[in-house]
Amino acid sequence: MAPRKLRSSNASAPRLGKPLKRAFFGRSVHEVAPDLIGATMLVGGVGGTIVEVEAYHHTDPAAHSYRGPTQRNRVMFGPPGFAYVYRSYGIHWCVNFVCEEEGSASAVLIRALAPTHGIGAMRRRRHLVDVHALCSGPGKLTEALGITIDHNALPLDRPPIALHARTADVEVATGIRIGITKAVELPWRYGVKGSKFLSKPFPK
DNA sequence: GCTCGGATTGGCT
DNA sequence: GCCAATCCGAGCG
Repeated sequence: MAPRKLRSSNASAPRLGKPLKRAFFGRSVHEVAPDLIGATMLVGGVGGTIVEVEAYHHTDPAAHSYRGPTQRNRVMFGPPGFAYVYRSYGIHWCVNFVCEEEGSASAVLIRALAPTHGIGAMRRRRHLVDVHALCSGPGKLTEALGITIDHNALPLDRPPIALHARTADVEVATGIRIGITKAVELPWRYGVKGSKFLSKPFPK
């Protein structure tokens, strides 16, 4: 039989679900966060399946918006459906999706992806071969997808950003958030328990 | 205007 | 497990 033609970089990519519109984000951050698990995030056609996120609510002392608007966090106080990008530890970029309604200043931090699209591009940007470590942390995935402050305030439903709903049911685990020192006990981390692409495993 | 520390990562002990 | 890298917002004076 004739050999099947191999697709070079997207061979493991699942069929994409329907595009997520801006209205998807106009809900409670605790509804949006679990609904993002299993969705596909692409920037310039490069990305993968979201496997780990964290919710940050404006009433939450760990949220950047907790003390009101600043130059850095002003996008969080705008309408839902936009990207909030900030610099972490002076070195890395982290990306959030603004949720709820204008002024509620709540967002979901994207923490890890299972790479599916443009894995070669991600490996080049990360100078890394192991696919499991390409996007296994909030600073890693922004480097892999080429996200910088230039992406701050961009709409989530327009190029270069594209989000697609998940196409299969996923069991979403919850746990305490990673790396924070305030409100450490809130179980606002959501993800795929047992995934090899997490920043850290969910406890048993 | 100065100091402190963070929604992190990777390298070294 | 420990720690440096490196920027900027927050808190205080």
